[in-house]
Formats: sequence, C-alpha cells, structure tokens
Amino acid sequence: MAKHITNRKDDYSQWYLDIIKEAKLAEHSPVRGCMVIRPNGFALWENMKGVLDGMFKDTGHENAYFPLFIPKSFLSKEAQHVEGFAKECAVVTHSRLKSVEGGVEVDPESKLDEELIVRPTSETIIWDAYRNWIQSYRDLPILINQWANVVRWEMRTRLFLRTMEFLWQEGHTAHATEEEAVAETKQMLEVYRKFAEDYMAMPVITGVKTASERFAGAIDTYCIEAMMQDGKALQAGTSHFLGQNFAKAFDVKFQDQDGEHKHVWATSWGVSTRLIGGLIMTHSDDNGLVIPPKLAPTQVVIVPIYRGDEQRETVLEYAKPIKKELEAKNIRVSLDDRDNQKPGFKFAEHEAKGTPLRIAVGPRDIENNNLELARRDTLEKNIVSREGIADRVEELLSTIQNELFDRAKKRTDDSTREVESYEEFKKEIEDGGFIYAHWDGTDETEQKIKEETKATIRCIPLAPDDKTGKCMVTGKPSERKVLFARAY
RNA sequence: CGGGGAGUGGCGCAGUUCGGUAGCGCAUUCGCUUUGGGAGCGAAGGGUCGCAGGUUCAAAUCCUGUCUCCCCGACCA
Repeated sequence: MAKHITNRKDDYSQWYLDIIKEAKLAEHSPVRGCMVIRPNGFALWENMKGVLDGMFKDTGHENAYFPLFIPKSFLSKEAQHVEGFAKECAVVTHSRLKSVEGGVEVDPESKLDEELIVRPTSETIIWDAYRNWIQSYRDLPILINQWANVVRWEMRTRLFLRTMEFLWQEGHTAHATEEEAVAETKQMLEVYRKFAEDYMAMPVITGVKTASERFAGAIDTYCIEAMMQDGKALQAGTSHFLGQNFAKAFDVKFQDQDGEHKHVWATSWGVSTRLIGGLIMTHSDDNGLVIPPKLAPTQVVIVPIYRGDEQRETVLEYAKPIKKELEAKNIRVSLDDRDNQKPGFKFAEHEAKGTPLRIAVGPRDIENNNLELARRDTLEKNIVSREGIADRVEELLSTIQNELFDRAKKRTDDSTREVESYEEFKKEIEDGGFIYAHWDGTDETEQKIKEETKATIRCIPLAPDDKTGKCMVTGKPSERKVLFARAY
C-alpha cells in the first residue's frame, strides 16, 4: 500500500509537513515565509473562527476593523512596544512603480513623507482611535475584537506555527478600572482555555508569563500552553493586561463619576492560525490529520461501494436517505459519489483529511440492512444496523470528541514531571514534555536555564501550588514550582 | 546571520563521480477491464535540467558568479 506520510518518531518536522500536504491544508507561497491556505485548511479555520466569534459575542464583544497600515510615528509612542516589534516590521516606503525596460521598478518620486508599517499587531492604531471615542466613564468599557491579518518579519518560519503573514483575531478593550481590565484579561484567557479544550480537544495549562516572555507593552501576559506529541510546548493563545501603558502613550483619558480625569485601563488578547498547527500536532497520526468532530468541516463521509452502473444506482439510492437523516441532526456529512476513484483510495484520502467518521455502504450491507462505520481516531471499523444510524453517529461523534481530549490529556499528563535538582532537570528535559521546578524568580536564572538547556519557563501556572522550596539553580527561596519546556 | 541539504515536465526523484544532446514513478488525456483499503493493461501529451557567464566539436554533467527554497540554530504567536 502506498504510504505518503512519514513516521512521527522518524522525523517529526517531515511528518508535520506531510500531514499538511496530504490533507491539502496549506502550502508554501512564492514569497518567503508566507503561506497559501488551501480550501480544506481555510474551512477548518472558518469553523474555528465561527466558534470563537460566538464566544466573544457571548462575553459582550463586538467586531470592528482597523487599517492594515500604521504610521511609523504611532509605533514609537510606547517604548517597550517598539522595542518588541521594531525588529520585525515590514515597512512601506513608496506608493508607485514605474515601467522600465524589461519590467517595473519603484518610482523614486513616490517616496512617502512618513513610512507606513504593515501592522504586526494593532494596539497603536486602535488606541489612536480610542482617544477620540472615549470622553466619559459612560463610554466605557469598549469591548472590540477584530479578525485580521498581521505581518511579522520572522527569520525562520513554519507552516501555521510561524509565518510572516498570519490570520488572527485581536481583542482590544478599554476599561474604567484596573479590576475590570484584569477581570477581562482573565475572562478571555478562560474563553481560550475553553475553546482549546472543549472544541480543539487540546488540553492546556493556563498561567502567567514571566517578565522576559511578556508581550511588549503589557503588565501581565496570561497564556494557554499545550504539549505537542513530540514533547515540545506550544503557546496557543495570549491575553494581556496592558495597564495604562497604551492609554498614557496615546493620551486616552475619561472623566469619571467623581469628575476626575483618568487614564483608561486596557487589555488585548489574540489567537491565530497557529492553533491549526497545534491541532495538527495534538491529534494527527501516521495516517494523516485527525480533526475533532466539533471543528471538522466534514464530520461524516459516506463512501459507496459498487460494481457497475446498476449497482451504483442501488447503492446511491440506499445512501442518500442516510445523508438526509444525518443532515436533519445538523451533522455535516458528504456523500463521496465520485466514480473515478476506488473505495480504497477514498478511505485513505478521507483519513488523510481527518474526517472523523466514515460510513461505507455496499451491496453486502444493503442485503443485511447494515452499514460499516469507521472511526478516524482509533481506525476501528464496525458493522452496524442501518436503523437508528443518525443517533448512533451523533453519539459516536461526541464520543470521539471526548476521547480525543482524554487521550491528549493523558499524553500531556504522562509527559509532565516534577524535579528538584538542576541535574535532574537537565536530564529530564532531554525527553521533552512539561517539567515543574522551583525557580528563584530572577531573569538571570531564567536566562541561564534557557542557554544551558534550551528550556523556557512556559508560564507560572494559575493552578494553586502551596509547595515552597528552593530554586533548582541558585538555591534561593521559591514560592512555587513553575512550568518549563522546550517550545515551538 | 551561522551550519547542513536541494533546485531536472504539475508533484516526487534518477542521471553529475568519468561531458556525447534527458529518463523513471505518480498525476493528466483517450480506450478497455476494474471498484469491500491508495486499480490493471495499452496508447498519448507535457521539460531551453534555477539564472547568467565561461571552457569545449559537444554541458543537466566541468569552472566562475548569482538567485531561490527546505532543514537545524539565533529571533518570535
């Protein structure tokens, strides 16, 4: 049998690329570091967007859109923010091309007075707008999200995980009080956790970033961290408490009930197409992509099996009502009636694409009033009765969703250890996974660990931990263990 | 920016050591047979061998230059 996907353990990078290629999710573009998202990949993204967007609206947010271009001067207003993004910005300097012999060149006459930056994130342009929108405490809070593309001029890229241009959502909120902004930050982190775990079936650890890993311009960066099958961690979403940094930089004040003029409090939060990379690396196997049912563009595929035109008609007539029954339950189902591919090819193809359930019907099944039901996640096949198929499928989709999470959770838990000594840490980190260890809270120690072991502090978990101890490196007192891993 | 690898029909590759005028698999098109795990046979179409110079009677192959992509690092969602 032809096999197109590399073994995971053999070469994880190649395996990851094979999955994307075989599932037709995306491919490299002619422009370095950019990505063409193919229809299969985009359909998945749209489903993810749909769920997230609903969750944002449920928490009182609304969508808006801000410009792609940011005047250079805006980026220089918040010192830390510039520091963080200056090194990776695409800059527009001219507005015209002109024809020359053999092609076109930039018209030097069209040089812009002020260069434009292609947004690496939209805090600055949004806060410039908020200044005009906010006068009174009655104008607050502002709870806005935007779906957009951003550009970060990365040195090294990987499909979905890090591309120069990527799609994301960025929420930007403004509040009258610190407490409210902090609550918003935590609320959105919880939205992300819920989405990752309940929809992507990807277990995550929630926590706060250390100072060195913090978003440029934030007071606190909260994050969700997931563990991939190769033992590396993936930052899957961030929610930032920005304090009054941007309000001060863009002079955004409001008059409070007490008549005082105050700077507003801010948050921002985002998740990106990187989530697709996380989804791939969490569930896929050596047969291809595995998509959790809740997000799968196609949840069930029906593959007819027949010999000759006459049988084809019979089988399709048997299959069509099944499709209708499933659709009546809002199950996303497709009937693969292509006549130019054999069933075996279709089986393999739908496995590569990650369709959660497959129903095969042929003369044998019709005769016995049966169907063959195959799970993508476990590759189990069962002959089941035609009667009550819709209920069975509905239940099975839910089972698959839950079991995908349980398996990923077990894998994550199994890969999570606690260590006491630095020696032990150095040894354990080689096996990948999450490691809890004591840390003295200093930047220097964190840096030293990173240089010596390539491991970073993924977060200081929100989950309570009252076990005090001593830093594994310096022996200085530590209030709690923090989460380490090598990361993407 | 450092280290490694690669550019040859749409895709994946062989051919380069030792120059002789381009080949294989998949895909595509047509025909017939097939269809319960990536079909078989027959026929056909499709490539100025990344680009630019040079050596030579002759260059995918040798020399010089150059561009691009991928992987591993540094940087980062």
